[in-house]
Amino acid sequence: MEHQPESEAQVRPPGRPRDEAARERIRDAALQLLEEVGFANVTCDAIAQRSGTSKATIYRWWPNKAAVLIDAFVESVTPELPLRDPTTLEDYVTVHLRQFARVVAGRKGRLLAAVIAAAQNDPEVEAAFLSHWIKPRRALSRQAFQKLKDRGLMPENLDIEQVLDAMYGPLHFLLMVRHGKPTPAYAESLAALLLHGLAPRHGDAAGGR
Amino acid sequence: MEHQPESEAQVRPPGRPRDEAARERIRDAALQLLEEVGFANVTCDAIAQRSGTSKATIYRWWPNKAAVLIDAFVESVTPELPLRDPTTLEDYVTVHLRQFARVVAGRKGRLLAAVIAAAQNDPEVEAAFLSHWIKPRRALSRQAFQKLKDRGLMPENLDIEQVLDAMYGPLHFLLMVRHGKPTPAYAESLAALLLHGLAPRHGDAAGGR
Amino acid sequence: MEHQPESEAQVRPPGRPRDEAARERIRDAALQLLEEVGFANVTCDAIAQRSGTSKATIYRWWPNKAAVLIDAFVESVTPELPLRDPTTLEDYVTVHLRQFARVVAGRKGRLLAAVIAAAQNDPEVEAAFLSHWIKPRRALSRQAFQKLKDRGLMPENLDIEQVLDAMYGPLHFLLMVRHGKPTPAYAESLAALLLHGLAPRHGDAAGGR
Amino acid sequence: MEHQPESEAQVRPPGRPRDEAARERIRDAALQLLEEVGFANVTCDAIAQRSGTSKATIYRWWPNKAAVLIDAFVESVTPELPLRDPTTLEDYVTVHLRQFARVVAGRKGRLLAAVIAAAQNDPEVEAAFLSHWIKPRRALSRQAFQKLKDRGLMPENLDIEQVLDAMYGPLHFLLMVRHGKPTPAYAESLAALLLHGLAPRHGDAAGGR
DNA sequence: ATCTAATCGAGACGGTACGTCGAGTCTTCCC
DNA sequence: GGGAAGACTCGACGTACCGTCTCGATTAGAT
Repeated sequence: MEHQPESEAQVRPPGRPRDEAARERIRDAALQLLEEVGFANVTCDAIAQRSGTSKATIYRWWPNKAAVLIDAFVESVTPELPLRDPTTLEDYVTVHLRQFARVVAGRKGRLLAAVIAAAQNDPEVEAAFLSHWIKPRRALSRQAFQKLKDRGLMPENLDIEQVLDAMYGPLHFLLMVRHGKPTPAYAESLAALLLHGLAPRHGDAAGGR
Repeated sequence: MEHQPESEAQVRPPGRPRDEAARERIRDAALQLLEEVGFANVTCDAIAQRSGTSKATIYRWWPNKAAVLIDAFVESVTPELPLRDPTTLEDYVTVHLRQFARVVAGRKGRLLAAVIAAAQNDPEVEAAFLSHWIKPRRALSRQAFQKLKDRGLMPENLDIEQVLDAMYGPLHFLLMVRHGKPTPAYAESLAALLLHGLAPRHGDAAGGR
Repeated sequence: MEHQPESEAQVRPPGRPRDEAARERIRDAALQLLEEVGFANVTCDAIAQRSGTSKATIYRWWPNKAAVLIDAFVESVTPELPLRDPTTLEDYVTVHLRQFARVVAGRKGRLLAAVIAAAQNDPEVEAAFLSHWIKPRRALSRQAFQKLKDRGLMPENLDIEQVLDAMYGPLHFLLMVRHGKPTPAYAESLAALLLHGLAPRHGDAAGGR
Repeated sequence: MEHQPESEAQVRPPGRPRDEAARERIRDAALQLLEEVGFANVTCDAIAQRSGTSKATIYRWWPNKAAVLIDAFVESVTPELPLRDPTTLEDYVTVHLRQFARVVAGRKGRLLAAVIAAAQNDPEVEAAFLSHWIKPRRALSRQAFQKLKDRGLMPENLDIEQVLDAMYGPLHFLLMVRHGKPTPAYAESLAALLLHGLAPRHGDAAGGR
């Protein structure tokens, strides 16, 4: 009897396999509609029609409308925010703030705002947004900061969660309230502010740093 | 026909005068329901029933459901955030962050989140929110920071607008995304973070400050 | 103070009154569609559209699709089957069989068949059909036969329920199975058969009566 | 190459042969489910699951859900209604009504009702039902009545077709409308009613026969 | 011993109707 | 004319079933 290579394994389950193309078309349609009519006005019927699928297929793979839109959003925004290995604290903070400011200023920023807004009115959106976007992104960022700590490039006593809030909070504020523009210059000077603090340094003159 | 004294400014229009008590009961009912069942599950029928009024009355005075809650917000949240004269930078930042964290954690925080969410889909809400809430509040805060600068208690080169974002952004982030709790301790340690910055101080050991 | 005529009474309840015209339009649309596409293919959306109303209104007044169609059917067929006061047994049986045969042969007969067919597949249809059509009709017919008994024009020992089955069963059989035509002649000779029975009469020759 | 005896009529086609056991299991499952949940609530998925087959197999051999149940009906109901040679008119009518009442009251009755219902919306079902069930059964019954006429045990002038309607119509009525129970007693008294007629006999008192 | 072809199980798919729910409007009577 | 009551239109929701399809696995006769 021959050797059965069970290594590569993952035997296909019986039955017709899931149509990945349809899955993709649904996400694309959701994303298009999200941009065109806004979160609240996207309907599942419209997604089904636009994607050439059916509501049944949508509801087979996503528990509700919100999940589809969040999924589409995550799939679309993730590649725009690559998480790189940190070299120094200054570099890491500056680069990521600049990156995120670019997203906030653009089309994807409006999507993010729409999703966060929708989360205020719908526990299902909130749950999906937290578990599919916020939590995984923060987990990765946390690891980066932990590496910096491990290398002695960042004070041990800082609460990383709070550092993340201090980094991303101001840009989310700008995103949702729109009282100013998230330019690259804004991102850079925000990074400087966070890195060095508000208070005058020891031995500094009041006006210098 | 008698002389109608038009001196008293606006002549009373004919017909039954508006029932101000009903208006108030509607606002109260909206706030109660918001706490009990959350924004999404507040229905206009429920507000009408709770307030002992009718949907017709609600829609006569507010254009839609969101407007009712926004109105309630504006009427109720303003007095909770007094702006005091600054003594030191540390004190000012710490006190106001604690104050705002308390609001974010409470009922009024949910209202604020709802208003910001509504602003994402409605330019009128956005404009009203900016002009009636954000701008006046920030103007007052700006004056306070300017006083600190004038007294040499704050570095001259800091952009006050950005300082305000750095202060209030993280708490708004927490308010909208709810990935953590805005406790008083959180507010205080956030204040410390902002005041002293992320980067290790000159001559500091990596782990200390 | 004037006399308040409380006699005519039935004070109108508060609120907007039910739109009887819409009710009627719904019934008409249901009836039209029933004829056009058959019981199973009538949809509530179609009824709503055809009648210029909405599904919500339909479901406010009828518990489900079947009830609408039964209601429409009853409203439409009842006037075609007037129940008259009996003069003699022979007359009553003959007249009503002729009358019902005419319905069975016509458009309304197809409706009746569709409703009975639908009742086989749906307990809700069955219940609605029994309570809105069969039971009231049989109650009225029963009264007529009871009058005949009271006047000595019909044997006391006959079970009226069974007499009704014997009268209306054969025509329903013809309606559903369509192995023959319910002509007036058929109705008359059926009446004779029922009145005089199959068995040869005492003293009759086998072939005569 | 060997000689293939084509005498045995149909040559076996290539490929896997039809699984007759599966066919039988599908029919059985359909009958079981019909009893358990009623016609409307039998789903093809349920039949497939219960029978350990798949929907594909069902739809390979039957055009739709109704056809499965009709098929099961034809296979299972025929042997339950033996047609015996008549001795007297009274005996023949009474025995066959009792026999048919038993069928109407039972599981096979529900099947018959379902088939008749399906025939209302499907000319093919109607044709199949008439040619495979109604016509052959009636032909046999007609012969029996003709024998009775030939022996002088039944009036010559009766229309045998109508006699069959009068016999089987009421029980079909009960079968489809279910406003009463087809008990043996019901069958017997129906036979008496048909044999002797409704009208009081010559010289009878009104209340007697 | 393969090769070919049809059947089988499983289950995903497009489609369509269901019955429900909320938003916002309209209609009536009462004050 | 304003207010309570409540019926109305509109349109989306999420569910269920139908009948079709696409897989891999199975089962034979044909080669």
